Amino acid sequence: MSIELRKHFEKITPLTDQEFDYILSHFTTKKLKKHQYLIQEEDTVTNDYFVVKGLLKASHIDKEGKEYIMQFAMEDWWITDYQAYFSQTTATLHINCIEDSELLCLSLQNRDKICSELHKIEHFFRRKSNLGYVALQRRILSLLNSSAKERYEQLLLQYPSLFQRVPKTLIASYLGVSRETLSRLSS
Amino acid sequence: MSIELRKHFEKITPLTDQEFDYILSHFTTKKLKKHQYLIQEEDTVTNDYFVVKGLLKASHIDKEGKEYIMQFAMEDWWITDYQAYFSQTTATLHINCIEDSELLCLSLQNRDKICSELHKIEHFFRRKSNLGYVALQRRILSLLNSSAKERYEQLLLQYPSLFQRVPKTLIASYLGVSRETLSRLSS
DNA sequence: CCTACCTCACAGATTTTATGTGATGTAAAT
DNA sequence: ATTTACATCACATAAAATCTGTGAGGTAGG
Repeated sequence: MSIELRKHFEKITPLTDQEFDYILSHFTTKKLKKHQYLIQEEDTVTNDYFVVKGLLKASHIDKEGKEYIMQFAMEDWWITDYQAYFSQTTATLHINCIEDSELLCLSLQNRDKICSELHKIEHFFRRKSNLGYVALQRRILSLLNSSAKERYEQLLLQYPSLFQRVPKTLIASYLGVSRETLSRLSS
Repeated sequence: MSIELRKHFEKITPLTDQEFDYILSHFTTKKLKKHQYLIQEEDTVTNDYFVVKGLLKASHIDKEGKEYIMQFAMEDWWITDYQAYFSQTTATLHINCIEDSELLCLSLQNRDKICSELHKIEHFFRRKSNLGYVALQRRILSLLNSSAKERYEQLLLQYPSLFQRVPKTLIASYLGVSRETLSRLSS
């Protein structure tokens, strides 16, 4: 299980065995089944999660019960309610499993610890944060100035495997369109 | 929603409108969807929950991942991890939803408060606690000296509606048999 | 007025879950 | 040693749930 985490870190920075074992010792593991919730609204959020295997979604549900997908997370992705995680407030997102999943969990305290002790881990997470920031900017821009069809085509190009693993209803919620509209766009 | 709670209390003790409104003011509400959890292992347990609508299960999962059902809770039932609730320790049970559910939540502090202020509520909860104790004794005795078939028949007699709403796999886990055995017993 | 959506409803397809059954093995009771 | 009452594994089928596509009508923005 941990080999995936090592490969993930080493995409950005090489690690000695000793460094990696030390880093890994700051993670715990969690296995969830399909439909299980990882985080529910108003939960205290204590961990960030690296997806070793499986697929999850982070969503916000409005007062009318309508679900908006903020993020999917498959293997090699990270997921949590970041607002709640970094500010140690309660969650506003729900996170649950689309498939059975195996996760590695990192508390904020442990994250700060390994970052402070290992410069290259500080570097790793800064790079990931920058990438994430840029991805969110692109998503906002896409929502602002692309048509629904264009957004669909961009996502299909960028993450074709999502379309095999995620129901189109959820992809529609991620793209900000109804599932009927997505169906019509796909023809 | 609260009319169900009032009816529930009044099965044991009549209440004036004023008394009931006062009692109700000590509850909060919670709505959960199917598969959402109410309590997870190691959670601090702050509330007891009255089920207004829906269906939940309380279970223990052993180290091998095998799930044992401690309790189901449908409308008019109460559910929590009582050990954790009364001793203010962390949960050893998982509680989640078999159906979308609406709950009324009562903290231990509020429970103690309304019991100390209203003798008839003290009476109500004492009666419920006695009933619960006796029910658990019966269950233990049933596990000790009844065959699986007898336990199944007792449950079917006592809660026939469970068999419409709960998968037999879960009922089997409650009865302490495999789902195949339960299937064979049902013939 | 046109376009690009949303919503509602319906129908059918697909997937998932539940269930029943057979075969084999095991442990406890006799 | 034998019998009984289960568990487990595997398989097949049924039932339920979910997914998807489509039509019709409505709405808001351009």
